Amino acid sequence: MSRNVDAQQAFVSFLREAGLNVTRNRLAVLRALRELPRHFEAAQVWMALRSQVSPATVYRTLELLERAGLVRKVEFGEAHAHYERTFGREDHGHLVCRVCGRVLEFPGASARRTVEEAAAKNGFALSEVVIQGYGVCADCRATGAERV
Amino acid sequence: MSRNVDAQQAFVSFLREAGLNVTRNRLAVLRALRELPRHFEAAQVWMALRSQVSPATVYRTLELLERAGLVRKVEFGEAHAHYERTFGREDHGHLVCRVCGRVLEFPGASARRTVEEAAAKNGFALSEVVIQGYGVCADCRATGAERV
DNA sequence: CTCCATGCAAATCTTTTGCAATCCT
DNA sequence: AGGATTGCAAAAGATTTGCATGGAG
Repeated sequence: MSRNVDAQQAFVSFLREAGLNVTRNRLAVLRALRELPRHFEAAQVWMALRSQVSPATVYRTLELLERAGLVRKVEFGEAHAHYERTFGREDHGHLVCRVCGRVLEFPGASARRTVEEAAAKNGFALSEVVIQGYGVCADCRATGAERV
Repeated sequence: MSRNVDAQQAFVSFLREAGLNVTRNRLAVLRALRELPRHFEAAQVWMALRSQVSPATVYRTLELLERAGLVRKVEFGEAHAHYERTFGREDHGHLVCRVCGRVLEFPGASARRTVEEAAAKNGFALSEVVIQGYGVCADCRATGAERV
């Protein structure tokens, strides 16, 4: 709860410093994230806010949240993008099941360190790390489901 | 060179075992990959094969090559997908510059190990690992270029 | 000869954009 | 007031698909 308040404050600060307006719609998008799963798609946001906020605004706001460092876009090998909020979350990687699409998370601290070292060695200013594994989850293996 | 022969043999075996035809076009796509950069987009393939192979066939063949384990689709944060060949390549991660789009590679063995351990712990059958860092490369920092 | 593969063009689907109306500050 | 924001509908792109024709085994 307090984490959400912090997130809102962070967003407001970001907007003010960028000379942008703090609007009802923008805050509504941020608030909607509380009721969505950890990983969500843009469509889920405007379905949750149906008739309050248009799709265009959802996309525009998600981009702002990304720039504010509160949300990050992640690819799960599907045609459309997924997002996850970054506030109140530990550093982690994803295991994406190719059968059911489920996404498991695992602590990402040590893998992240490898990427950081590589970045340092190359003079690369690192701002985001993506660690992802694709395969078949335990449930799907048990069920014997195949492919995707 | 011998690596490319191996790749072709592997592709032929894959096609035969799947009951698919070994066609001129399919082999042409695989051969074209030799002359493309390590990371390429679908459009580069059919530009290289312009008037020999249609875009639709390029996409269909890239998917086969993916299933054959010879090519892998990678996301660099752009609207369209990128691909890289996996044969004759060491395990590696990517550092993607958000300014110029350049992609640096770094050895990925140890980061991969972390993902493998997480997968083992979860009974997850891992088939592919993606390790990616986003930020600004040394050149772009020196030039002082900003954003993207 | 029987499927499989291919090209072409149309269809899909997600995301972006132009523009006029409306909202912040 | 004056720039920023929004919705709507259209545009833009990348990728996929239906279908009739040509190719592989």
